[in-house]
Amino acid sequence: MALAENGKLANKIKTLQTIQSEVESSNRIALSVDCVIFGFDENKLKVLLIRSDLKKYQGRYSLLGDLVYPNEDLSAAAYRILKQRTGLNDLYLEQVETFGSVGRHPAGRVVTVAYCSLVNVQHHKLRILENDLHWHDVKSTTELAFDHQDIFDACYNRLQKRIQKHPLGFNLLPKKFSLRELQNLYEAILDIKLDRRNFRKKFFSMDFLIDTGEMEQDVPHRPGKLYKFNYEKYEKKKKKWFGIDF
Amino acid sequence: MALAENGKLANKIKTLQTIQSEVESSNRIALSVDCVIFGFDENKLKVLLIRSDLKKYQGRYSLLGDLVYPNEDLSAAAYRILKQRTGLNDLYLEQVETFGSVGRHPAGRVVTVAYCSLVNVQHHKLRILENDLHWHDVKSTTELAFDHQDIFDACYNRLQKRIQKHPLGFNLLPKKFSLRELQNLYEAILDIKLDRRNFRKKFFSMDFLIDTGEMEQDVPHRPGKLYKFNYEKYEKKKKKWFGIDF
DNA sequence: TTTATTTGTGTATATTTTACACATTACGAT
DNA sequence: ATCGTAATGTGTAAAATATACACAAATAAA
Repeated sequence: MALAENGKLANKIKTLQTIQSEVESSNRIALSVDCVIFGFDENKLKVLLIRSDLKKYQGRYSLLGDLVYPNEDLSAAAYRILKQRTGLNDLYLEQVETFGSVGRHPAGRVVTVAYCSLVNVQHHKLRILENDLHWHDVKSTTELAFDHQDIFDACYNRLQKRIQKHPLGFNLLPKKFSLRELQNLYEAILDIKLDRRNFRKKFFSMDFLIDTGEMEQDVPHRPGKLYKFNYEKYEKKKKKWFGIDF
Repeated sequence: MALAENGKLANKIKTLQTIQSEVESSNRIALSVDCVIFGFDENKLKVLLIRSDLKKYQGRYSLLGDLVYPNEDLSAAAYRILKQRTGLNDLYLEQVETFGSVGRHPAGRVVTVAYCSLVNVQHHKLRILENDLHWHDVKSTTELAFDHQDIFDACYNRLQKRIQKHPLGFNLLPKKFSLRELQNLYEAILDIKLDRRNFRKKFFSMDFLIDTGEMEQDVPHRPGKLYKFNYEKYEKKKKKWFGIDF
């Protein structure tokens, strides 16, 4: 980043001191992260929301976020929020987009970096006592506080695109899952119906699933086989070229 | 963004004033944008670089960037830089990623939002007098200042992925172009060779090219037809489903 | 034992991708 | 004008992939 070119087309060499003063003086902005935390439960895609505690947005829900600390990396701030809200470390986390419209926050200029995270809803206990923190059905739209609807849309769109070409979805499932669960997940995220036989054929032909030898338990019908995803094999054999196609 | 949850799991409603003071008090950070500006010239992919005027990085090149003004949207800051350096408005611009490691800038905490831009090198006059602003060949690696190599890599990777599924490339070409120019562009960006007949077949079958009826001029061989890209038709008929494939 | 439900499987067809060669056109040199 | 050079423009056969589609087997519940 070329702070030194600040405004005018400067040609001289600047010292670190000059730039430090530029950085420290005027142009400082509050920075936050907001997390779109997806879960998958009862064959529905969910997002973790909390009641906005800002008077202006009373009654509306908002994403989970916080200001970034002065000595904190952006992703560290996102992981801090995830840990705080879900109790989990090591979640899938991907930066999606930064939102910085001048008027986006009523308290002044706050630029926010949006992250998308995927969690297995089995693996955690929410502290749902506070401010109505809850898993919200993605298909039942609520008007979110701030520009959080835009942020959510950006993250959901990204998820829909990305899940088609990358093995993200498994983060939303138990380690061992049936093909039906996997297909339900894809259908929920993409909001489409898929042909069951072709779906199976596709995943088997990609050859990244490991048959665990175990079967589903406690299902009220013929139980299916349980699989794990083979991340090592994926890393070795993943496609590099998907072809030109608009 | 849920500033109100700052730190503790607050449960009470906060007033705007409370939050304003949080925003204004401590956690402010300098914010910049950096632009990875791509061009295409003599069948090579280029990036616009400038000599770093920071003593610490003397001799190295850096991307074009600047601090974001307090009342300026992020994309507005990026467009400002583009206008300043290329003289052009209305360039292709896409936000790519935000870089905010605590130690990334020697002058203190500076978080930067990276943008990728595509320009037709015919259409502008660079003000190349200043600080050795120049089109740098993407394949001849220079060690860039700051974390600009990471930023560049992120933008280049994004471009390589995106050009395969979206009609971006045309921003790097004249409005009217031959299929050979288009193929050269794809080969340069993706750094691969493509079969000429299949490349043509692919683009013709997508059916987004308009035959202008004109031919190349001043080529030392049989001239090719010139085409335009049909953005309207693309918007109507673009693919929504590319299939599950890793 | 019967019923309801879901798993697991294969094939035929259509579509897409890939590999590959030769005649045509224009320019430039002689 | 002729010839050499270099790139354009075009089609087909084979392989790979995607799609549509139906029935027997396994289990739980009644």
